[in-house]
Amino acid sequence: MSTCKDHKTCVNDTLKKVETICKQKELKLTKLRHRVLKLIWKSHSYVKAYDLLEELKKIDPAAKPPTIYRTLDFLIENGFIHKIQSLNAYIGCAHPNEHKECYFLICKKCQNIEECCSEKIDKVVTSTIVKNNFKPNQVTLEISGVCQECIN
Amino acid sequence: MSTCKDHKTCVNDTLKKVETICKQKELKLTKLRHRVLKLIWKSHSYVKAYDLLEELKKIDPAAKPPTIYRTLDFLIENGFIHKIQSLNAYIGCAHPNEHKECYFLICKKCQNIEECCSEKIDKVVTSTIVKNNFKPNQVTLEISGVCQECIN
DNA sequence: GAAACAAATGTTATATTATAACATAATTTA
DNA sequence: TAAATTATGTTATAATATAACATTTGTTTC
Repeated sequence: MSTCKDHKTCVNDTLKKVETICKQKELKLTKLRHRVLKLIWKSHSYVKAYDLLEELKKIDPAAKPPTIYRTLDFLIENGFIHKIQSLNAYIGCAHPNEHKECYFLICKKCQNIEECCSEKIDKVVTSTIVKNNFKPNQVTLEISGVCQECIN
Repeated sequence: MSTCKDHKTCVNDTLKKVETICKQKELKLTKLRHRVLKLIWKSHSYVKAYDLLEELKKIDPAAKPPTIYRTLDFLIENGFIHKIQSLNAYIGCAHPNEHKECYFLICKKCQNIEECCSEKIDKVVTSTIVKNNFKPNQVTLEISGVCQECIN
């Protein structure tokens, strides 16, 4: 599964992107939110909320579940991370602010998740929704399986 | 949202279909499993596991969480119900044994869920998966919003 | 700069969702 | 019928998430 060549750069770039977006939109990327986002970006795998909490506790021993869940809420609402519904897990958004719908290829072996966008899928989904006279609000498309690299 | 004209018939037909499939496949549709499936089919809305447990307790007071979760597992594995990942909820399968992939239109207002199949969506998803050299195992496609009837 | 307000975080408690592990009962197979 | 398998019963607890209220921090208005 393609992740990145140099993860340090990858993370820094993403964080800077988010920082810029927050400035533009006047969103408060507080110390806590920044910390948590950075922790989420530690890898291209998904993170579970309570694992994240344990990580955060190392820097901020007073952290408690609401600390994490509120921060996750902020990050999700503003499109900086995604919740993977089929795993109850969270993952950094690869293209913050650049797209609306996306789907996920979740490798059960290496636990990496690839975030994909596909106009084709968007279109088909939209047209099916229209056909049903449905007013969509949130689309969840998650494909679980084994990635290219783990097949062998 | 289209559900059915006569729900009693709707449920009976579905249960019979499941019974037939179980006979064919030599699956054990025990009393418990039959009961739970019937409870799930009480409506076209989704059910939460613990609500189901409360319902089951009315007939079988000794029922406990594992009773429900094990039964749900059986019903899911054999394609008689689906888990709605974005809601942690369960719903009867409208076309047991007739299809593999399907997607869900989830109305946030009336809580009804329409199970849909679309060759178009299947094809696009498959082709995107192929392009990524991904070996899929489970596809989750859930669209949350407001249905035709609730828009007005 | 102080008062008033709003937003974010801290804190306690608890709700909700799900499973592990082992015991017993029922069913199937040898 | 004994042995093995499958299903269910039972106890305990793990994992995920939120409600409710207190405090702190930041922002706006005067």
